[in-house]
Amino acid sequence: MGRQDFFDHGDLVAVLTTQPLDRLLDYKAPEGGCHLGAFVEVPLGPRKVPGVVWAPGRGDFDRSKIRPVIRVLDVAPMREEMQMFLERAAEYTLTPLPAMLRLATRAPGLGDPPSMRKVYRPGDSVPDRMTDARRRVLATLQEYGGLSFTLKELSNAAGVTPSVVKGLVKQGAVHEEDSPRDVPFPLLDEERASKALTADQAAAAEHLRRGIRSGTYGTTLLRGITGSGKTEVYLEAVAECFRQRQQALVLLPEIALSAEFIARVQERFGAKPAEWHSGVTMTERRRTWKMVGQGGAQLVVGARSALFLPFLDLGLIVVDEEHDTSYKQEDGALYNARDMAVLRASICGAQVILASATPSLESWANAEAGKYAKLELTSRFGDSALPDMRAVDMRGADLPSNRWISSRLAGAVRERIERGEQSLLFLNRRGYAPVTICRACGHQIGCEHCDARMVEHRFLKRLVCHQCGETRPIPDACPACGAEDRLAPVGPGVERLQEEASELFPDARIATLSSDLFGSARALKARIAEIAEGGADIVIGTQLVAKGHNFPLLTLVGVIDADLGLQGSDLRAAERTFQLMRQVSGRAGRADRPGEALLQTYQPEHPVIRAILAGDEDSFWRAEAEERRHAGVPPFGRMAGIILSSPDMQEAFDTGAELARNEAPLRCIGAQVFGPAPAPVARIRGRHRVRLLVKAPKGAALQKALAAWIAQVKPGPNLRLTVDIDPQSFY
DNA sequence: AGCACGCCGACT
DNA sequence: GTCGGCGTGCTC
Repeated sequence: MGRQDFFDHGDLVAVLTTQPLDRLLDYKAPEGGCHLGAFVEVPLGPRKVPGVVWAPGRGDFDRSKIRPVIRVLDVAPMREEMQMFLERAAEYTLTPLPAMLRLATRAPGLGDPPSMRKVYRPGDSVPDRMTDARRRVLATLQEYGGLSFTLKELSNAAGVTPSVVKGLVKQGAVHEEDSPRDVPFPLLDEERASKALTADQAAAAEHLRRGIRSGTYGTTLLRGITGSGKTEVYLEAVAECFRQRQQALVLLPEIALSAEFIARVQERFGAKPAEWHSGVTMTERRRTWKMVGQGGAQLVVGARSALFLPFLDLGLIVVDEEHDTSYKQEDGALYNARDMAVLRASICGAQVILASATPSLESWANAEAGKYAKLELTSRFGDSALPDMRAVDMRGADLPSNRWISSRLAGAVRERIERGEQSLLFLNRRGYAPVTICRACGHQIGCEHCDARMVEHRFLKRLVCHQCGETRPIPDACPACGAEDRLAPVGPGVERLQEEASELFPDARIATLSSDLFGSARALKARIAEIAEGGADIVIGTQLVAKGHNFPLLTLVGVIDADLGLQGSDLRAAERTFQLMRQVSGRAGRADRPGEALLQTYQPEHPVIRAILAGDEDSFWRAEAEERRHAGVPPFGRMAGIILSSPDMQEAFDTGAELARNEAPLRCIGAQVFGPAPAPVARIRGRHRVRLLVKAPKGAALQKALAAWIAQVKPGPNLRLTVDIDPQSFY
């Protein structure tokens, strides 16, 4: 290797810390030296901070002021490819490198000595007095041979109290010893029999396996409608990864999906994988972080932050539901996990599988352009057909003003109830009513901290702001004019839809699935399982139900307001509506019963509605791509958003205007600036937000120009400036 | 990010 | 006179 990777005691090393400094600091290597990439603790002013030995020291600082590294942490050094990944990700997202390093060190107690616990195994002497309880303990130990138990495990398995075990330890009949808590995850057996694959699936699986065997970077867009066996197919790529003694990472957009996925991993490989998301305990996180770094975890299933785990030899990253917008979020840094997965894989020579029934336009365009390979799974498992999709033209439905279920849809639901089948009524609006209006003065109740309207939640008996989470009791009198009892809910939410459904179908069992009705992912999961087994006749739900759950008895999907999301000038609204409806329609008839989908709409001629009904995805993508190409927006041009937020609206606007005036660094790469304008969400938690949009030609060096541009203003203490490369919405 | 230093207003 | 506001700048 061309790089020096060990430094002797006293050598100068340049350390990257997690503190927001804009450069590396030189330190002296500690006694015993240290490796390049070593995780260390260094003195910084009066404090000790964690860091990583990033490069040889530069030696351009007063030698007498250079202090030594305090200690090297007992974890494997960061690999060169990880350093490169963090640097490139920082560059791409215009995030300071220390913030990137924080993402890569988010395991608790990294510097702590290995955590130990007491375990018990058979001893060599016989207890002086044998009792029934003692016999059971010894028998248990005998039965499981070399396995060691914790005190709790052993006493539970033997059906005795812990004191019986302790007594045997005193006698020497049972051995007590310390054993590390961070132990490898159980081996996953790739040679266990997999589910029988259809010819289609087998061919796709073979293609993916070849990719893994190539040992090089490559991205494949795996397209398949719901129930087409996407998961089975990519698990074969995971299996191939194991055969190559490499590790795999599967990213899921929602924790709620991980339990179901883990069950499938267990079925396929005979054991559970490591898990990485916000719901995992601290000790388990530390174990996963360490085991991933020393090869004791073959497969990690996790949220986007799992991309920053220190894999030893990563062969595959699967991004499931790759189109999901939750892959792009602020968590220390603003990045899109799909793009970062491709970046990481391209650096370490791994394969990426982007799996979706309804890919993002970016991925679709990359596949069309030949940058990604493309695999399509068309036939559904068990040969059941796509649902029969029809529009219900609401212009002729003649519904009373506070009714949303058309007679056509109601009739279809009634049929299912009679046949003992299930119906899903889909409405992407939580709560009871999205707007509360005063009949006396026309005032609409809004949030005091944001510019959003308060949504009535009858279940909670409160008004809730969906922007900032602020809640308040439902008032009796209008806050604007004081008129009593004149406040009226306007428009439907799932809670109100449930009310209507109960009146229409008084004898049906109705279940409402909305994230705010459940305290935990576990409770939600349990309810979903119950419903899937026939615990309800009608399911009413929000977006939540569109994400990959299987309901075998479901044969009808009614989309209450298919137009939601079509309006507005957000270029991605059409794409999202299309994906959502395709997915939700994909629910119907997953098992062997034929399905039907009814889309209630006021615009049956709209191209999106027509594309959905025709089942012709490619014509939708092509039309949409053409519009984007014409507008010069992603993926046919580059965009960035600049959000300026401050408690003082004027300050945010003034800084925005100043940036807009000084756009010379952008003009020289052919980029344009739009704004400042109020951001899509103009106020969050009392902070006013102003947004600028930058549009650049496809090949432009956007990040460099942006950095030079924003360096011209120095945000004051109240003003925050965030750069959003490839924003999700751009209007 | 912290934490120091430092330079102006209202108090013992 | 001095306590303390938080603006500016440094940390190897």
